[in-house]
Amino acid sequence: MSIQLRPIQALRLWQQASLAEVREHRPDLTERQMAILLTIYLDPPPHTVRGLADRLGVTKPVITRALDTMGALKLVSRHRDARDRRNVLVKRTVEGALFVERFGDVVVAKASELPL
Amino acid sequence: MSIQLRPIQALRLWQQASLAEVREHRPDLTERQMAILLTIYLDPPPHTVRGLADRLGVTKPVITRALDTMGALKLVSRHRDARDRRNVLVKRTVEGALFVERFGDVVVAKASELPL
DNA sequence: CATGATCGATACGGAACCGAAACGGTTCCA
DNA sequence: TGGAACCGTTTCGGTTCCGTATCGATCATG
Repeated sequence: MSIQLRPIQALRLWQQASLAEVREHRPDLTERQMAILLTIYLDPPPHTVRGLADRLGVTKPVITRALDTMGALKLVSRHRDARDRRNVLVKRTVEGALFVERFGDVVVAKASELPL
Repeated sequence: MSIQLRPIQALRLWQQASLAEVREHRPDLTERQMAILLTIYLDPPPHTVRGLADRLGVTKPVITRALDTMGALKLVSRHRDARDRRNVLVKRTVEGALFVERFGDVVVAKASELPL
């Protein structure tokens, strides 16, 4: 058994969750930024720029720029890898963890309100 | 009964669907743009700039700019209201309908793959 | 008809984004 | 030890985004 969702429910869920975020004036992240943020918080570390670029199928500058913006928002942080100083390790922050957790709760709440 | 989803599942679902979109090089819409697009396709018409601005809790220029971009992508279209020529009616397009339907299918597919 | 209200669009300066190419720093290895 | 390979960042010109304020067009009202 798995999560059963009809297309119209999936779209309604996405709309309601997105609307809630926009109406509460959360940072207007792009789909790419959201994919990066959730990957950092859901996939096991370590996370590097190259690794994230490969995971998303985009170029490295895309990741660098997204990390710039999300770093300014304190959603992620960057640290040089001491073992291989070419690498940058992307890490979670307290603010980022709170953001992600709260977002998950919003989606759950909107899912529970969906008409069958 | 309603759609039951745990926070970790909600986050995984959002990640997997977003990742799939990014990897297939779909337009990198912002959360605001996605909320506008889904509202146009899910909520009953008519849709005006003012109405969408109120629904999202943002200013009118935000809607105008989003419609500019999504119009260039052929996801929505604009038409003057013949009854009240101050209004602009935002309408669906074939391409937009296909985009939304396909996106719904992606979310459904990712939901069905979620671990319980 | 004139005036005020309402509509969506536009101007502004500033910020973030794009893809492609090049860059400096680090590590690997012949 | 000197390339070659790899890393993340920066640069470039160009586009889109922001919020605030204002615009011209249109409609409703007196």
